[in-house]
Amino acid sequence: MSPDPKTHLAELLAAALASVAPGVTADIRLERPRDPSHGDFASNLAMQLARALKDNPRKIAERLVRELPPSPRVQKAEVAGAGFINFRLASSAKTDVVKAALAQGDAFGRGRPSGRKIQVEFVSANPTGPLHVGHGRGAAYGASLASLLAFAGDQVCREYYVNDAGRQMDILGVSTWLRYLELFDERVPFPPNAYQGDYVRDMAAQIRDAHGDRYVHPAAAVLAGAPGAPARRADGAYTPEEKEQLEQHLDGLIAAAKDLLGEEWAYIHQHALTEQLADGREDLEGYGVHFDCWFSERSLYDTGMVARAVAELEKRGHLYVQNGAKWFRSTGFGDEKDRVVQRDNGLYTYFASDIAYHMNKFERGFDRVIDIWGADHHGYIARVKGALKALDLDADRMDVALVQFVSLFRDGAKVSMSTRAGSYVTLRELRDEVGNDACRFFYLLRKQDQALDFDLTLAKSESNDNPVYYVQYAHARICSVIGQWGGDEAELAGADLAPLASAHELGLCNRIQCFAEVIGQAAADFAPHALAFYLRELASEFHGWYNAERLLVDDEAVKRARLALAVAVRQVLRNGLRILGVSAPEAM
RNA sequence: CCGCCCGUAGCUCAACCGGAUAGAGCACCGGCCUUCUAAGCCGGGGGUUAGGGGUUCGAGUCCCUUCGGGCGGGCCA
Repeated sequence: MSPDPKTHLAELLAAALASVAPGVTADIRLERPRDPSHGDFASNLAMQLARALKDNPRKIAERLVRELPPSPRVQKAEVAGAGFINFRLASSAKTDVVKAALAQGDAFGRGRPSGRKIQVEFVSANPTGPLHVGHGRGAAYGASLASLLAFAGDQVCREYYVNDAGRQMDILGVSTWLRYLELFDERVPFPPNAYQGDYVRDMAAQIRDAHGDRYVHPAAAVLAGAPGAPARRADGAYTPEEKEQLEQHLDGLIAAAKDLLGEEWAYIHQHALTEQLADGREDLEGYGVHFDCWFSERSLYDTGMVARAVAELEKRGHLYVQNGAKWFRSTGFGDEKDRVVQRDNGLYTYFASDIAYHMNKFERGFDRVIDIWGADHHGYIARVKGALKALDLDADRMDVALVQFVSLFRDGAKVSMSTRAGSYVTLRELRDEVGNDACRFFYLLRKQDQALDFDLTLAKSESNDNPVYYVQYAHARICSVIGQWGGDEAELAGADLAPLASAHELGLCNRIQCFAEVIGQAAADFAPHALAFYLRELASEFHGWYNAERLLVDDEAVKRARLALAVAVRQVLRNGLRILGVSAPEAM
């Protein structure tokens, strides 16, 4: 006999089907009806068969019910509605799960090892400044998805892709250097498209404190190497032509910095990178988000991986030269236009290193690779998958989960955010104001591919209304009751559960029974939010029971049964919250 | 102009790959603390699932269309 009631019912239905319609196959699915009057499980099998058997669904359902093998675990099976078969389980079949939860503890709900190796790559923010609230959402989603998959049975590797090559890092380097020069009164007008944040000044001061004037050059010499910038506009409303001029000016400053500093440019550049990376890492650790691997984009160049990836494409005849640049014929693999992989100046594009990176991921032997990207990157899916196909790799093993943007609202007004301008709310500020638990749970209460409005004022001023406290409170309440009881928890595992008979109690058993199903489904859907919703429902049912019935009653048998159920609830809350990266406090 | 995502209660969001009377939270109204934590519970009002058409036993879910929002469409990252 299968220990899982759902599987058990499916087996009974399969037997009935074989008897009613020999040779006919059907997808036997059991769902848990929302309405308790519809029983504990329902099957639409008869409706599915209506067409094949050319008969009324209700009549088919009647025949199926007649042919169901008897089972002590089934109290009742009846036909209802348009042809549903509703099952009501015997009490003991429901309460059994309490024993399982107590026996399995932290492992309760865990899936069987799948043998699959899965990589989840997330955050991967450019190390050019503090993480902001958008990264916070990606981090919360990625971390809990990774934990969810691991709990469901996969072997998971959490990876952060470090964009330590390319122009953005150069801009950060030159921004730092310009602020450094200001400290020695060598004033180059600070470009509006350089990094504005105070953290840049902090890094400049660090360099001065450590190395004095070693990196100082005259402002005039710096400016001499760059084309002029357009007149500054306080409102930032530059014309497209002026914006282009600004970019060229900035590139000129970078070139001048490299030229004047020579080999010492590497120090400035590296200092800024190391500093920002360490800051981001510390930030994420504090947020409860850990990575197994920090993968450097630059290493792809250093090891020749980028050149090799491009050569592979070339060898297969998927590249062509036009206007001096090398193009990948991605239109042959589902993309809407071809893409440049190597510019006319010989430099590889970001796309080229991305191809190399994904090729590398596949070479590392992952069965499945999940990329978590900002929604603005959705246009990249076709081209990256196209490149994998062109390389004869199985693009279906790569999944992309897009995380929609977070819009912050403060006092009802939208907070405009610009990374370059440095005018944004950082993840650290958000955590300080709202708290880690509330922050992560709030993010996880909506699907990741839905745009999220985060009302800071509400989150701060009414943080007690955050649903996370509701769930945590249930956990703390149970801890409190167990503490007052003062008995030995271990002996609850052997409690007789027959006294559990009320609708509240049997409903809770059903809810606990669902946990493993929720885990499996949420993992399959990449949907940690489903787990968050489940935990809220579980907490709700517990609170309802707690208010309706007393746990610490005089009747010893009843008390032990109820405490066993409470501990089972607590175990599920713990296991679920751990996956979501939210603490389970013993007292509140 | 083209492509992708989205439109569900006043607000923020769910809805088990097409199932039964579309559900929660916040907000609003009315009740419950001399007994295990009131960060809680119980009850109530709130909806043509943006509009229209189609597919079938059955549609918030799938197809077409209109309207309305978001994001993309760089030899930027």
